[in-house]
Amino acid sequence: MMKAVPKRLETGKKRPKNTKQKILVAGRRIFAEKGYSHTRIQDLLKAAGVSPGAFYNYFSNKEELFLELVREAGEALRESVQKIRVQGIKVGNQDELFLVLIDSIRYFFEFVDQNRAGLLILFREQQTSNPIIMDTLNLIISEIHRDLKKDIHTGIDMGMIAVADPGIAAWGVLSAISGVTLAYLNNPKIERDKLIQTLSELILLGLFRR
Amino acid sequence: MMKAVPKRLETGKKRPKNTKQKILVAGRRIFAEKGYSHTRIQDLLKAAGVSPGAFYNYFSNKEELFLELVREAGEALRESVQKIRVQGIKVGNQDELFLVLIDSIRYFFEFVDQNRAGLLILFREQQTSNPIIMDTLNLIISEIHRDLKKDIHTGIDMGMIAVADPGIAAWGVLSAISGVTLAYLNNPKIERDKLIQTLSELILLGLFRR
Amino acid sequence: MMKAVPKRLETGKKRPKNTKQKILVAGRRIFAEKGYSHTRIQDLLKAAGVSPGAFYNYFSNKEELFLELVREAGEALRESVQKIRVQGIKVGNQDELFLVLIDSIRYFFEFVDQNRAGLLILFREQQTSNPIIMDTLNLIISEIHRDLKKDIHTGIDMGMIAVADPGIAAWGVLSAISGVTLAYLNNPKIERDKLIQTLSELILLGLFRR
Amino acid sequence: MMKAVPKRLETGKKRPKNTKQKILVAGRRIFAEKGYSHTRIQDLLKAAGVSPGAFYNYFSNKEELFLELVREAGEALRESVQKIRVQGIKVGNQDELFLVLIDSIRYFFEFVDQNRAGLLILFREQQTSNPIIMDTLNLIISEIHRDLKKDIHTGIDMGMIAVADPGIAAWGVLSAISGVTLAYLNNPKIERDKLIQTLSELILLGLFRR
DNA sequence: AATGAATGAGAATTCATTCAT
DNA sequence: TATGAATGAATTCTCATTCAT
Repeated sequence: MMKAVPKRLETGKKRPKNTKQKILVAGRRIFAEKGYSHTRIQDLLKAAGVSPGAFYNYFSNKEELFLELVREAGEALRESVQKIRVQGIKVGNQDELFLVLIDSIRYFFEFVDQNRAGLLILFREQQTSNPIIMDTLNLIISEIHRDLKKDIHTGIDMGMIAVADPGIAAWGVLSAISGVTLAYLNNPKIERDKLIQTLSELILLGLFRR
Repeated sequence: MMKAVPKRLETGKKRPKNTKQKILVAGRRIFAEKGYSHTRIQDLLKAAGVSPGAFYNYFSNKEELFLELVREAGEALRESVQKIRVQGIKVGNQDELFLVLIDSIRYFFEFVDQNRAGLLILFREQQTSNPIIMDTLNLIISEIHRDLKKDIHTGIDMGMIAVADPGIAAWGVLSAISGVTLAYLNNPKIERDKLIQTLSELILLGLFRR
Repeated sequence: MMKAVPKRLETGKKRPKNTKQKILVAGRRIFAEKGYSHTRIQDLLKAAGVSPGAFYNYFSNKEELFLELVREAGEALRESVQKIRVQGIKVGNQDELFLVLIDSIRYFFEFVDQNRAGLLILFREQQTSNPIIMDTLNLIISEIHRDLKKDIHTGIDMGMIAVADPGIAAWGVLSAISGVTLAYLNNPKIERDKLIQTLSELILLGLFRR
Repeated sequence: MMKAVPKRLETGKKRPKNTKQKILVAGRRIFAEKGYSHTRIQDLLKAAGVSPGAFYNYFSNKEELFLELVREAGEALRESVQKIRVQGIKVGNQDELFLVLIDSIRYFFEFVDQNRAGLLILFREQQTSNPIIMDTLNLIISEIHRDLKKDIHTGIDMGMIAVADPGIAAWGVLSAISGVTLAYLNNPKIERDKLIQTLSELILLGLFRR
């Protein structure tokens, strides 16, 4: 049975370039909007203006594209977090640490603004059922968690920080940051400066007034 | 003359249970395990020992069952949080508040242990794309958020709490709690007492040692 | 994303029974006509008057249906060949053997007439590239070949048969029979009695006149 | 003054070979390995080191390439068979015919060894559903069959051969030869001399010892 | 003539939902 | 009410073929 000759209804249309880029750009946007499992390949193709065949030239399936975006976003996130740590590590007392944390969070939210789609992809899929995606996400998150836990340990050794369990505290801090970030991403009207101030105080001082 | 042996020897066997209950019980478990979109109705029906036809006597579709479970879990969560608030509202100074908070969180984690499946359903779908589910979840979360925000305001008025933005602080606290809860649900080896202690300190005192 | 409610354009249509039988019957016919790889599931569905879902209730894919038909046809073939052997084994001299062979071949072609579709399925796929199908077919063929080789050995021991290599001779005889059978299946005008006579003579006496 | 070094140092390198030849060579190999429908043009092009565009300069589609290879193989086969006939036709008695047949079959299997790929292409597709391919194959086979039938008639007229139906006998002989050839192609360990001896005896003398 | 990215019809399979019994 | 076989729209992915360069 011969395959029918593809009909080229829109002959003359320009052959587009940078197909892979187009797919990645569209993927970031659509996955951020709809999440992994609600995104149909067709949606991606339409958004990227690309044919199924072209898509499968670059990615062997939806998961592969998604993982590429997850890794990319995860790497960016971790890099951004690393830069913050590098600054944080040098301080000598609580007052300085406070100022540095505020600066770091400010810096972080600049990054958030630059990477809305990527971060939404990361945050949306925290509870997906696809084990490969889960593994990739867990790797990213657990690296960040490990770093933060180490920092908390350092803070304890330096006499600046006191917590019952640094691992749990690290989860709490990370969750607070990511939760607030998600709220911010979903509601861009939130005032950034207040957010930064509040988050820093919350993390370092808690709710209590002294 | 012997009395006839009663025919229904299997009387002890569980009666044909309420079909709807069977569906709800199975639904809680399976949705918590796999999430909404990875749960196939067939699996659920198999787990419930119920036929498709019977299912559609009680729920007009998959979404409806899910929403019922979400609402149920959300209500339970909110109730549980309410009870904590009722206790918290009475305290007069920070020391008492601290003790009450520890108690409340302990209480909350008892609830968590009793409602693993329901809470996993809530947490898993935080970023689903189904608008109805999203709305339902958002309603639940935003009510809890609103309550917490109000409490923070009260704390501020009483001179016990100081934060730049109560709304953002409420998000931070909620996120920290739900993030740590999720970590706890996914890793039951986490020591509950340390978790409660750490979380309370983090929320009220932050990371800084005084 | 909810699945759309299937539209039942032909409501009122009778719900058909014996779906598996219908699929098997249609499969035999279509596979015999078109061969495995040119048969599209859709063709099968249409021929069987069955929906995709119903098909996948009984077979997990096209290959599974095909293998069931292959095994069925192979078993029937081998049984038929076995019956012929049982008769052939008892004869004491060449004249008797000749008569028995004619009888057996006659019997075989009655079987052929009863199992046209099944045999076409077997013969068509002798060179497929699907390894599972290949294995199944090879098993069937090699069992028949082994039996025939054994019979030739017996004939040699009894002093009735003389060949340089029983294995190769068995291939030659089998190929002659199956080739002529295929020609017969594709061209039912061939006169059966002449066919039986010619084939028997060819196998036992060769072309030479004595 | 030095003579300028000629620029094309790589002249020894094989010249940009005739693209069509490359395609034909690769096609023979790949089609023989995988059969028509399991051969993807891409694989073939890769094997040939040729681009899709170049391919379609020489063949208007996959089928056309295949048919060219089928015809080529068919022609070679028929030629080879013709040569055998030319020799066979001259003999005067059965003993001579026997020797000539052995020689011819030996010659044929030398041809088989030289044309494995082509013959596999022919034999693999004996039952394809593509009507054009079928027609081409049938034409080749039926010409050979016709020739053989004619020869059998001649043998009958000369009093050397006796069969009930020359057409059927020709099918039987052809099938035996092609079946054994296929077995030989798929299992090169088969001893050629025994094969030739066995096949010749089978065809001329049948299984019976005299 | 050659290149190779792009095209898109087509094929297999899934699963929420229906409905005759 | 319950059953479960049947339905069919929807989805992913393939690969022969095209065409701008």
